[in-house]
Amino acid sequence: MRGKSDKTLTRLVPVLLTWFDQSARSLPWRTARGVKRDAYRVWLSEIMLQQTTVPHAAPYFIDFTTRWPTVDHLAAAKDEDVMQAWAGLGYYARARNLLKCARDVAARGGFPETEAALRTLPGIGPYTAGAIAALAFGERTPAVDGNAERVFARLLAMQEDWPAAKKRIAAIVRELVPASRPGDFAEALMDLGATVCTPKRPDCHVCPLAELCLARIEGAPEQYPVKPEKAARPERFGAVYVLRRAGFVWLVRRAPSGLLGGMLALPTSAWSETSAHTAAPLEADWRRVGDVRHVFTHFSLKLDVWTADVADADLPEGVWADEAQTAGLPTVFAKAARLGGVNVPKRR
DNA sequence: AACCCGGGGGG
DNA sequence: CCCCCAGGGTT
Repeated sequence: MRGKSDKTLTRLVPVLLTWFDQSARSLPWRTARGVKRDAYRVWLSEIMLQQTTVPHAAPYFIDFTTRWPTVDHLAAAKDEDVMQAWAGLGYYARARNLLKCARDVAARGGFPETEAALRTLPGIGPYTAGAIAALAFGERTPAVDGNAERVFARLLAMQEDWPAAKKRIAAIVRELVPASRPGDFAEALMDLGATVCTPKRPDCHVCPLAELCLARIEGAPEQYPVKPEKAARPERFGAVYVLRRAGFVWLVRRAPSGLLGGMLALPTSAWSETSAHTAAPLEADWRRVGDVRHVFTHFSLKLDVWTADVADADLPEGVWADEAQTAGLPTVFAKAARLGGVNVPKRR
């Protein structure tokens, strides 16, 4: 049915696994070859790695597994402790779903062991369900992430539009997963994509699949995958307030959903097309000390930073936080707090 | 299917 | 400066 590509695809599996045996990365959530993987650690690492690079996620993984060694420990954790520990990793809905999922799993006595059942848990989508099932439970199920998609788009020199290509790749990989080593196959594709078949400058002369790769044969593998243009990123403006009192700073808790949902924050104005200093948490001798810029997924933000020192204050909501607590601020607020004279501890 | 949701490092 | 990364949830 796939004609010419059949041969390529059949040869791919053993070649890739042999390469993996020699070239696998050593990562904090991995085990020695042949050692059973722990579902909790697989799950936690996969959630942290969603849209997040390995070097950025790794220290968080070590921190979490040290503080909460099992899913039962994590399920029993306080929400605010988990949100603080997640600060700086981004996509904070992941942390909220992480806790929900941990509590669901603890309540039912452990992780479900099939792709289909895993898929029903909060924060676990098609990719993560396949990854956990394959890695932790040895199910013959695919784990197609951005790396695997790029590898296959090049291998088959896929010309169709990207949504169609992704669909075809998912179907192909589902057929290819070897029953003997489904988890190793998943990790092998990730490693190949991360270390050899990289987005901009694929290193084809060390690639175990070079002989099979149609994009390499064409001569310009970096032209794949063919992705649609993305929309321009608009800019928004606002004001952020650093209110200090004898070594403490005033922090508020953001609404439970939406941007930076549930996170500790500095008070801000609304963010709009223009900047306005109209939302200070109280009347004080405010001074503007500069601005911070931050890029979110779908817009850029510039916040004017205002500071004031008070002896006492009566505020409707929020907390006077010491410097240790400011380590739990998302990056945009950590930047603003530092500019406002607060000594925000470096996380790691 | 389209849109929402962070942050960082590499080129 | 631009790129995109071990994606999922919501509508």
